[in-house]
Amino acid sequence: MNIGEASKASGVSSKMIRYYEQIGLIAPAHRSEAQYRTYEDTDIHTLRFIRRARDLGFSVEQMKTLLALWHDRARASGDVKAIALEHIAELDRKAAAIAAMTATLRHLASNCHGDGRPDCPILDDFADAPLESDVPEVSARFGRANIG
Amino acid sequence: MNIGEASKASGVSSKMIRYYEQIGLIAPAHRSEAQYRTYEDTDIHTLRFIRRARDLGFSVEQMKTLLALWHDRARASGDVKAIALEHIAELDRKAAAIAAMTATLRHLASNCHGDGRPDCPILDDFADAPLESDVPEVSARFGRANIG
DNA sequence: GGTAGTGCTTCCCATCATGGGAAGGTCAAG
DNA sequence: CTTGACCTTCCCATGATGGGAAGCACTACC
Repeated sequence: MNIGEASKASGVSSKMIRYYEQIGLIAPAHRSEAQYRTYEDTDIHTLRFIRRARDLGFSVEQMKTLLALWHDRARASGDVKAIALEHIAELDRKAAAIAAMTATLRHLASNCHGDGRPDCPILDDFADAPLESDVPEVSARFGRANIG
Repeated sequence: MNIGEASKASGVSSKMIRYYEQIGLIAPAHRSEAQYRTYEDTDIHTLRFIRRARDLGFSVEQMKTLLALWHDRARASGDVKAIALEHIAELDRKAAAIAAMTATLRHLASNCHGDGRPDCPILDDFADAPLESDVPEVSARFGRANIG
């Protein structure tokens, strides 16, 4: 199987397959005489594993660990679960940050007429809100936070 | 005021102030004889505006528009509100994507013993789950989606 | 007047995962 | 044998941010 077919079969783009090989997430593919990368069913299986983990938001580094655990028949399921739980915690943090932003924005937007008039509480807030770092209780003023 | 003081007063790092100037988000700062950037209170005001917008997750492009509207005394509040609502919608999309991931992960993790035993439903799922693109109803199997 | 230390300047590099695109070789169908 | 689809490597771009180096400016102290 060439890289194009492998891509279709796995849902991972050819670009990313080469990239994953380059950074050592996957082993270098076997090559045909013309130096074309060739893939077996087991390789596709690995790529689909990667695709699934990626869809669930795992980083390449986490996927490296997960792949190692996957290939280790004697791994402890606790090790896998720990990674998953840590990732869930990180996603929850991001979600909380986003929720804080939307809460503030919804509040501001609800007070904005949104018509032809120039006065706008949203801009007023941006212009005069205290810095996050100056506010003792972040959640006191419709909390704010960073996504990243 | 030099860039360091401006940074402290605005909550925007010196690095980012120079970057914002470079990409045209803010006007080039006035310079001292020694070519040091100097900032007035109005510049700090603008930087704090930017800081606030950034904290609420707006992109540089969106901030460009917001700054233009801010400086336009005759703007329609509807224009500002539209940007805010669009941004809220985008944040909601990201939140939904994250929620879908955590739902799947929590489901998988809850079925994983998380002890010393090797069998792990999380890895089993990664290894055998169908591709997102192959699933007709995404939400049918604990929906999945991308953050970005 | 030196000197140490801090702050400013510009310039380059790195992140993270992904894609675009060019230049050139390979393969299969007509 | 040509055409088109596919493969290869290599370089560049994204977005917002930080790190760090080399060199110049300013401040404070002796």
